[in-house]
Amino acid sequence: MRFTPPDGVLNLAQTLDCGQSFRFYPVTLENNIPAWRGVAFSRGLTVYQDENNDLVLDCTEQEFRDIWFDYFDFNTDYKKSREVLSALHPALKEAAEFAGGIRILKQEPFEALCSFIISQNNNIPRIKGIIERLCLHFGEPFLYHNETRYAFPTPKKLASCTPEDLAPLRAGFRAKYLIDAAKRIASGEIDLESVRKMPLPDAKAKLQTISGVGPKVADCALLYGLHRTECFPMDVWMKRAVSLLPRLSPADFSENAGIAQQYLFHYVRMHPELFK
DNA sequence: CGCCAGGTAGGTA
DNA sequence: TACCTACATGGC
Repeated sequence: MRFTPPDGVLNLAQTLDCGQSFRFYPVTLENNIPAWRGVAFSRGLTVYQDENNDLVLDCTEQEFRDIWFDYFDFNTDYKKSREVLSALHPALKEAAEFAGGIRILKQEPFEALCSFIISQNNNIPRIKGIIERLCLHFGEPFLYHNETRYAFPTPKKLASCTPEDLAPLRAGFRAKYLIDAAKRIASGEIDLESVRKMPLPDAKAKLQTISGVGPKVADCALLYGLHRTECFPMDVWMKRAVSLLPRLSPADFSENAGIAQQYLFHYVRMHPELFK
């Protein structure tokens, strides 16, 4: 089916390959059409944009309404956010013009938490590989276009694993962190939907009780998994990027902090030479 | 081959 | 509080 983004904002390459989600890969369809293919919410999806930038998806209207409309966050007006951010600072305006097609995906909370546990001291291609093997070995299989695909593992399934079980992932020291996160959630000690509703400091502190979850991973889990868009995950690259914004701090971005962060992250990542 | 990666835990001063 | 380092692995 086809869909026109109400706010006119969407660049699939920027959105699906900007370090927020890790399960989509570029593919080439018949007629040489470049597209993206991946898995979320236990469903496969292949998407591309036509000459009018409309979204073309291989799903029914029903499934689009149930899953993908919300996944791509089409209820939020990104044009408005981009305008607000652009007015704050010239450097932010430049980043927004460069990466203005980014939307913040509403991912599954447990998947986002695990993804960013895996991300620590790691690079994006290898993060994607580890997550792929995690799903292959421990995720529920399903059929997509007559091929077997794998959902992201449930907390219960991962909680029953030992670090030796996770050896095929080659996740290194992060394996024990994944198991701790899964156990704490499977046991009910941490309920991510409750965390979503907490005041930000409480939510962040709660997540940081998980071994392997520090301030950066907690912010990423909150932003990408629980859609707390006032979060601004701060890593080494972002610290450099923020130095471009004198007299402006992430707190000034308010509800648009996550979007600002994603603009800046993409801009910095694509211009490494400007940031030594 | 060496450097480094969307950091964090555990240790020390 | 403020640093210091080990950590597993492999992309480049």
